Amino acid sequence: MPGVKRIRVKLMSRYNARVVEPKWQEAWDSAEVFKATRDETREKYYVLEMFPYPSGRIHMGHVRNYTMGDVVARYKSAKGFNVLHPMGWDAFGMPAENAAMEKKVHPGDWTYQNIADMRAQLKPMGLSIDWTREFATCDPEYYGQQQAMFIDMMGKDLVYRKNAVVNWDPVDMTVLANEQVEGGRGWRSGALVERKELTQWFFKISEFSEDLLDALDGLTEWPEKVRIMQKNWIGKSQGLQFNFKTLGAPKGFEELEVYTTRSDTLFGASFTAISCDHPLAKALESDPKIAAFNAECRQVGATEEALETAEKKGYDTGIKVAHPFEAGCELPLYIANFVLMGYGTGAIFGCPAHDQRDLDFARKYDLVITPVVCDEAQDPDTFSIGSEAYLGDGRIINSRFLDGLSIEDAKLEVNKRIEAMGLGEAKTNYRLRDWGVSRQRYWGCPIPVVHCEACGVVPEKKENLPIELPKDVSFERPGNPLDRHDEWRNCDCPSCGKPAQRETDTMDTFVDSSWYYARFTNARADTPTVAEDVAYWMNVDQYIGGVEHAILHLLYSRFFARAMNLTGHLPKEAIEPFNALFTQGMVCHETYKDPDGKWLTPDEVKPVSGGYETADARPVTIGPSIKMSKSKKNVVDPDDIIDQYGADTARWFVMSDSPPERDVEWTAAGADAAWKHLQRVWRLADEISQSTEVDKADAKQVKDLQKATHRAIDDVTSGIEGFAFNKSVAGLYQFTNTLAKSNADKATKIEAMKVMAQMMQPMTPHLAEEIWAVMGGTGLVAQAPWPKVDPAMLKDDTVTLPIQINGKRRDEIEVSADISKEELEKLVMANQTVERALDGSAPKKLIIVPGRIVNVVI
RNA sequence: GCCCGAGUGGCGGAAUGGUAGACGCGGUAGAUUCAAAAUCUACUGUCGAGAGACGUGCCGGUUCGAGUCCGGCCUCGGGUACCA
Repeated sequence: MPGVKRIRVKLMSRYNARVVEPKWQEAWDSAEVFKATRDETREKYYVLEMFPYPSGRIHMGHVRNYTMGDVVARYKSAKGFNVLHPMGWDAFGMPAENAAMEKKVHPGDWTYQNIADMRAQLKPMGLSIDWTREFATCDPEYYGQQQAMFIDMMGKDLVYRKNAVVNWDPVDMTVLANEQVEGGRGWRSGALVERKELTQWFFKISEFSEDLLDALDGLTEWPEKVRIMQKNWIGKSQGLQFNFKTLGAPKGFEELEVYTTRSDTLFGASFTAISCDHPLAKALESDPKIAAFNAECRQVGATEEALETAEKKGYDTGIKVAHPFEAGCELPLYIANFVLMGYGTGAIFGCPAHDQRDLDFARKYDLVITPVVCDEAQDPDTFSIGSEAYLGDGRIINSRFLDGLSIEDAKLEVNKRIEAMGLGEAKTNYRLRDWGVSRQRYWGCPIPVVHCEACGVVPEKKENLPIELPKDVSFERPGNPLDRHDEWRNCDCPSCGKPAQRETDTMDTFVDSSWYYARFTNARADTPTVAEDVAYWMNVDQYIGGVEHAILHLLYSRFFARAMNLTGHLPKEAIEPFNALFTQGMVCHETYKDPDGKWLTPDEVKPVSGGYETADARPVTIGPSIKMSKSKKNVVDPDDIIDQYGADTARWFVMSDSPPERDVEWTAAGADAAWKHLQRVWRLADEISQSTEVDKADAKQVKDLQKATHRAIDDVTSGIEGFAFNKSVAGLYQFTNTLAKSNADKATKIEAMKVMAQMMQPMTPHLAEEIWAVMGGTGLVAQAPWPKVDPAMLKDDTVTLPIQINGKRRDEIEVSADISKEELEKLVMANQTVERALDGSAPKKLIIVPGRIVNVVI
């Protein structure tokens, strides 16, 4: 009965992700398909996505990030590599302490619960992760090894203490993160934030400035933009460091040491300026006006952004400095809020004509503006500076013995003379500062040192590690609970055994994430790393994560790998830990507000004609599409998508459309389209397997489908290799269309569908397994080799060439692919459109790009 | 402020300096259906009746030919050293 058959086909063609996905996940688990085992006979491939902070819920950004890594991992595995693809948790940090304060839960309990929740959300995605290597950075087994390395680094003189400023909330009596300072005030107390000096721990990253800079050139598989950002961050500059003689300065400040990269402009100097944190500025604070000005400067936030965007202000100290080359020329000395103590010497000379900031300052305080570099196209006698400083190239003017020289020659001449006068020397400077790792917080890795009255600061004995965080702490009061936990604090000195006190600072969480990649190579070892494992698995072959980590996390990791090498925890070959880096974009969504201006989540609004309205039919304002965030409520929980459509649909959607490096827009329509396509592929597979048609082998149809199959292999492969997953997806759509329309015989279609399953496997692994099984594939498609492309199948016999006339497309001709240039020329000249355009005359020029285009210039 | 990106149809986006808009969404028409959903087929940058003209954020340049290269802007996003 036809009706019966019809119903049966319909039932068969339903693809039920809810049943199919767990089934294949169990199959992979029981076959331990993703367990990575060291095997020196096989070539390894290490794929790593930046591990997540356990906020409690995964979001679409995670889904996208981990799907990308999974596609690479599964693809490389199919290519025959021994793949390592681990997962862990960046588990220390501020949010756990905030939760402790708000919800009265212990930061550890909160964090481990979040990890459990997120793991439960990630597992259904079917990621090819070796979960046996999972760890959290807040596990004592992990941070204890980090403490051991800290001690080793102390032994190699890579760690030291010095004073540095923090944001201090005078009401809450606590240190604030930059993020917790809003408009110069503490986010909770609302008090004006002060800058306070504390003795803090530092890593000597700046000693590696030159190496970290040089080695960037070798990171050829990193995005150019990231290398440029790091280069600028390190900020190497060639300059001159020299002394001005001061007039009227307090005792001990007879000289003022400045650093400049523009020594050629010394004759254009009209003032000098120091930071409010400069020792001289502090020495002058006995003058209440200066003390007040310095205090005002220190009110400006500690961030570079706050300093640079603040209005430029100065205070004339009345002190003068003598120009080294111009007898009798005296320059005023200002304290200025835009001079940074952390860079150079904390003192500068200002040349307003050739520096915009100095010019603004000079205009404000009515200082002399003498141009000393003249644009070659201008007359030196009339060259003057308006509202913009002249930053271009040119000849030196108004500078006595430098007149007529180029900028470069003038710099050399000034440097030579200053050195000869014994006033200073040419010096290379770096913008990169040492890495302050002290945090006055509980939820971090304790710094494993002890303060002893007799012995000073001593490292803990390694056998006492890990120094674990005490469990019994309270967050009733602001500040660091470790400071007031006497039982934990009091200890015996590891050196003399007398009563002493533990350091209560914990480490910056960037330390935790600076070596986790190495720990994954042997996550349970009782040393930080194991030589054989790091030798085999390092480096990370492909690292994937957000571009927001382009500088800090990646630079710190590069430094830490060097430090680990010096302390014997990583081989020399691994000092650049990430061979290839890919930075992905964010996931965005529209924002919605009700008439009261309250943010609404996407499922609180329902579509009506021309827009959206609330559940109680009030109009909804649609805002811009921005990065998904809890505060704007524009979040789509991946759980819902996975529940509704299955993991494959979520994976397929985040891989399609947008190029991975760009931000992606989540739309419900797009998810639905992804689901429809997967259903369609499944139906197609089902139809093919059930078709009973007798083979009517039309040779051309067979050949066409085979060619399309190889074209698809080529497209999908180059898409994955080039991190253009959206193009791989487009190739698979195209291939599906071709296959659906094909009249080739069943055997050819089955072959094509098996290749389809192999190619879809990295993106939609569950559906791929199901299709593979239905098509009679052997074993798991997750373990099947990647299909090989036959280059002969990619060639076409004929090619369509566009004909341009004066660069504009006017016609096209179909010619054989291996046509000679002469023959083609003849065909072009005989073309009607060309003949009409030429109207009897000869073309000026005929440009033929073989296989591409013909351009007739008239 | 400074450093680094990005801007292409109604929408997401393709395009080794060589046919701008692949592929998908949406839309229109048709097939199927008692009807709908689902599915399938065709069309779909804008203007224009048409020939054709215009078109890749803006202004200028290089080139036989520019989304692509160069110079100058605008807007949006990321980072800015204690968010991770």
